[in-house]
Amino acid sequence: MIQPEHQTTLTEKLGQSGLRATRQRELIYGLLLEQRDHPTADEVYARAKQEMPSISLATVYNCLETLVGCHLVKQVNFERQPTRFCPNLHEHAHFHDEKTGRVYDIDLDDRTLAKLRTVLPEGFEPRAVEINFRGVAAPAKKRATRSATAAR
Amino acid sequence: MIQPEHQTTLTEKLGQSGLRATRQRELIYGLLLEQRDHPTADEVYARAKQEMPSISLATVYNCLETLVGCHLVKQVNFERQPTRFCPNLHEHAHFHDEKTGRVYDIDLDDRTLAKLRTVLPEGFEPRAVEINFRGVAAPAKKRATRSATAAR
DNA sequence: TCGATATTTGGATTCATTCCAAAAACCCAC
DNA sequence: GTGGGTTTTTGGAATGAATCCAAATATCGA
Repeated sequence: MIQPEHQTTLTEKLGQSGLRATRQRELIYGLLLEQRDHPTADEVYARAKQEMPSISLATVYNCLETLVGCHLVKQVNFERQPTRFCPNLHEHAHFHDEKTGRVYDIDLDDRTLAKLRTVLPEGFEPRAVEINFRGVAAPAKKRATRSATAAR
Repeated sequence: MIQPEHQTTLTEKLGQSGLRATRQRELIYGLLLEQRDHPTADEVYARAKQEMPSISLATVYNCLETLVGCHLVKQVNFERQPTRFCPNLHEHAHFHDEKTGRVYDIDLDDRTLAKLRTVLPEGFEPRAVEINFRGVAAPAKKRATRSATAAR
């Protein structure tokens, strides 16, 4: 399931915050790494139950919150929709396809980020930026998968 | 209350969609123009009741939705917080101050927007971008009000 | 003024998320 | 290994923003 190197990362990061690497946390982190389609908590729950039928929704929420808290996972919000989760830690934007509902990761290079930062007047210290595109995506078959990763 | 030119704009824009300029819609649009602090629906409701005690929360939601629908008002979402509304129609980003909860409008020039668009691979057609900074703002007293407009 | 249509209203409902307190799992010292 | 203090998990209840609903009102053009 979860690959040894990720396993280590998980245990380390959790440990740094005095938290334990439980079976549930491993499972959920593993699921996110395995299928990087920006699932909602409910979707993660559904997937988790297949592996661990006894897991509860509350636990899924708890685990996701924990993973976000120790920077192993990021959360994405579109309008008023349920929060989605992704294990992509690179600075990246999201593209939300209005037609299909799919979410694509869009890589952001440092130059662009630096540029963007310049719109802020003096005194504004950003700790994070969130960039969400909304529109229609018709990614060129081969290309798209390289720079943008499909997701539901 | 609402200034004649805005009044006209409102009636026009509504009319274009076959909608009526009701007292409630005028009131709410006026309130948003008057106090540009990105209020939530609840806050708008509270303000509206002072002018029109009989107005209902459902109506406030309806009106806000209508105004957004005919592009007189934009909505902003931060994480899981209640939606906020602003009558600033320029393309602009938002800066959310984690300390105070205030929201600042950040002007975006066309060059920056064009630049940002270039991060999208072929085939991605954005209809809108949403840019939210999160951090701490200590706007220089005089400057800030020019380029960024304070809000709660 | 009338009638067709759009809007408002209060209350009930939805649904994602959070809270809670009890049960279970974990881990370290002995 | 065992016990005890701490963390986690769990199911169900609670929250809260937003939406839905059907009846009452308001609006607009003829």
